[in-house]
Amino acid sequence: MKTISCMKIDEQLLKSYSAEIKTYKEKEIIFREGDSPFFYFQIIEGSVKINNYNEEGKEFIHNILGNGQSFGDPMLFIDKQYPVNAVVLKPTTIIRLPRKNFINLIKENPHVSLELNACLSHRLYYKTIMTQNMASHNPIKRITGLFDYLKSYSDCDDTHSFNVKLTRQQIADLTGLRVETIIRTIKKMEKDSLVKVHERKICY
DNA sequence: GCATTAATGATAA
DNA sequence: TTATCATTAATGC
Repeated sequence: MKTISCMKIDEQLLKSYSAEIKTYKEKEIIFREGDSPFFYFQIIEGSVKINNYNEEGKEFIHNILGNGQSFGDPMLFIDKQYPVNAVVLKPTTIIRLPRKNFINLIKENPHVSLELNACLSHRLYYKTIMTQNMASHNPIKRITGLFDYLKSYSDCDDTHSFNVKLTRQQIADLTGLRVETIIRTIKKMEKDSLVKVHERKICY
């Protein structure tokens, strides 16, 4: 089933509400845990990860966003600080819109509001499925759960045609597993033809 | 060369 | 069975 999926907000429309373009270098932090949310962010080109660290200092990645995707938007509707960080993974261009302008844009453009609802619902839906998979102690379930989730963002439905553009370390940080476990489990999955691997690139 | 990523083995929990 | 630690190979700048 193809949904309306996460349509980005039109750049010209954002600009007409005085959005600004910002560029970030690799490893720059867009916002930190505890910051107050002042902007709607949308990626024009690049890649951003949403993460935090547990008591032992181990990283957990909540999500990795790519071109056209927004992030941090749920915080704009409620009076809370960010519970996570947003870190740039590679040189990235972002368009950002101040909170008040964003609220006005939503109010004055109902179709955008609807699309945003669809987008947030989509993410919530897959988050739920992810949580279920994460509760499993079976690493294959965790990994396939993650891949299904990532695949839902892309527009391809065919098996083994979705290229997972993540390092094994990133997969580990997204699933809460160790990188060695990812490597060994991916090999197992390749044997069971759950994934295909060409030159270390994983296709699901 | 150096840094990052991937792979593998041994051992502990 | 997975986590942890050590080591080595492969890759990219």
